[in-house]
Amino acid sequence: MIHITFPDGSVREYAKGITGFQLAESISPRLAAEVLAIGVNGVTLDLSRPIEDDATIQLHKWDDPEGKHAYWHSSAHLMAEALQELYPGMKFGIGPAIENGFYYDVDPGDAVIKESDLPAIEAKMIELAARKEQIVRKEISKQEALDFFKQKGDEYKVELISDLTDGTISFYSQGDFTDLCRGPHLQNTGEIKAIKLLSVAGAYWRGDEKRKQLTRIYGITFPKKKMLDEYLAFLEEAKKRDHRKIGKELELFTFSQAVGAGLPLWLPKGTILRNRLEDFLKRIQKRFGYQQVITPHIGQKELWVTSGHYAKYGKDSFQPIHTPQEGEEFLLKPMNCPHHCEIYKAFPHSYKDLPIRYAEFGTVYRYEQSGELHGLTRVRGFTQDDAHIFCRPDQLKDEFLKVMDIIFIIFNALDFKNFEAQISLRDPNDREKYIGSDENWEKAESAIVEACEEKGLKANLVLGEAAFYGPKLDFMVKDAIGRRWQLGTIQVDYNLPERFDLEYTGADNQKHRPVMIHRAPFGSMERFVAVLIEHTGGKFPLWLTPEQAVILPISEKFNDYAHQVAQQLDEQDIRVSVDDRNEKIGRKIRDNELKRIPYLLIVGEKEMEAGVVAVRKQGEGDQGTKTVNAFAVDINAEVEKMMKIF
RNA sequence: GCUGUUGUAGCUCAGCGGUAGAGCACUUCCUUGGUAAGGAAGAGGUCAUGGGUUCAAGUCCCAUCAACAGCUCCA
Repeated sequence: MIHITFPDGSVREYAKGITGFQLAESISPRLAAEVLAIGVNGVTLDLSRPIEDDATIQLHKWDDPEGKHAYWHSSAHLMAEALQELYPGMKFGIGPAIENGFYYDVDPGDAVIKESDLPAIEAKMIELAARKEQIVRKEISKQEALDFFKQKGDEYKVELISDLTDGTISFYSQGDFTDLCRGPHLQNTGEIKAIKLLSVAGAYWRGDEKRKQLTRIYGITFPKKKMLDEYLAFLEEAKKRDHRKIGKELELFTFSQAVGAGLPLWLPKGTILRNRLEDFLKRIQKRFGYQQVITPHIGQKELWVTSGHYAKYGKDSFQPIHTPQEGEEFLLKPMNCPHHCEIYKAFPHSYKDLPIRYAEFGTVYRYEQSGELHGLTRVRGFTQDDAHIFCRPDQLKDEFLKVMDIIFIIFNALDFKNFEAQISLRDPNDREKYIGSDENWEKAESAIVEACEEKGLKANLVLGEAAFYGPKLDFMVKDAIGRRWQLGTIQVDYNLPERFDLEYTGADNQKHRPVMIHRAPFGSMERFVAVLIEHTGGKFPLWLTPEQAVILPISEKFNDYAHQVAQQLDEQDIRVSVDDRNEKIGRKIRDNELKRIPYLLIVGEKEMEAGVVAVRKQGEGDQGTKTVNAFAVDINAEVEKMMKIF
């Protein structure tokens, strides 16, 4: 007999070799019907795996990530089985479960899989699932595994197996399909009920640009048709919050083919929004001891040769600008750091002057490859809310913590609760990619790790994601459909101060090297506004929104009064306009609600006589009347309340 | 840059070999209406660009540009 401990702490005795499924059955048939995988001592396994020793277990259903994972992983195998039948000789790469669904990377040889082929693959999957095939696990030696896939002619699997250690290899089979796989899987493909293949795309084998591009098919499945319908409806809803759509609807920004791809044009309303954000950050930065500076959009090529950026990115950047005078070369600035370093160098500095914090909303230009452009989130010309902090080594951690505070203030103010923090370090296996000494890198990396610990910030450590001159702490926020975008970033840099020969005079009257922090709490104005749009669905907070109120006269007779009210509000810094179109009030309300204007002020005969406005709050309906002055005071108080949170 | 998809009126889209369409927006007129779409008339398009096939090309083919979903990249 063995002892099984359940999540509630209770312990039961079972026969040695009992399976997860039998365990579930022993509790209730309903549980057995719903359970998808089992966690045994923290390792997720198939329900059909026998348990031989005492263990702590957890039964995973659909609502657990482990349950979904097994379900979607088996769905990937089901899709592969369908593909094998439809495209004989197809070779398979990898086919994992992902956050929402699964994919499989396949090499269809000379055949081409197009989006229009997906329904046929779906139909085949449904046909196969109806056969309710058992999914069988088999542990296998490395040699047997190699022989199987060599014989099948699947070089991708052969390559994968070659990298595995003997004794840890398992196959999963259902019907005529066998795959190299660690599992865990469902017991039976019949559990897969609702299937939707979503898209087809190219994906490089093992993520390597130099290797063959396979065909990646994305799909998602659910135990119930209704759940699939709900998911597809969710995707439709998310599309409505797409910043590119809302940006157009609310007249925030646009692009022009004539101007060029990836070069956003900010419209008047978008400019108000952006200026409000800039003012907000400037106000915070002032409190934190930053000084605003302004630098030109170009600089001599030498500047980036010194920084190391030219060697690293020169070939893939906008190429140098040549002047009529031969031999002069300028670059559009792809970052602001060299300019700020030159500002630092304009004066000698004492240790007493540090830290020095130069901030600039600096517009930079980077040649992103065409396929990488994406709305406002990935563009070729953008404005960083940049700053460079020059400090003494002993000030580094404190300065780093203060920057984190600024980022938290901003995320708080805009209600970005679900951000993720990522510490990006060097790739220890590829030191060639980076400049600077090991000693400096180690100091910089540990400064970031320590700062996060001090703040109690849980951050993912990712190797190989550092900038070439230093490690960084990035803050990622998801868009409407769950794509992660890097917003705030803080980078520690010992290298540029050396390359630019930056100095300060210490208390010992000797020259010392300052440390530099690069930081951008928004990341860029473009990307930040994009993510903000998707988070708010275009319903911006009152202090930010381009139009705070609109006045709606009941009929043209009250247009004069409406404009009078508008002027009065304008004098009190309310951003207001008048909808004096020849339309009925119902129409004006509808149109302005759709423009997500927070307050609609309706004025007719009653209001004009009493010198008031009828206030209607967006989404909440009629709020009764107020005097014009009272309305202005209330709005400004609401805005001020927000601005005081820091 | 790579794979797949898509470019028709300001916007959303229909038309898929035979003289360019709808709804919304826009203009003018009627209406002056009290909390989410009042009515009528009108104007607006080298069908992304450049080639080709055809008696005839938004419609078929090729190239280029741009956008979309991924991949790769992201100082």
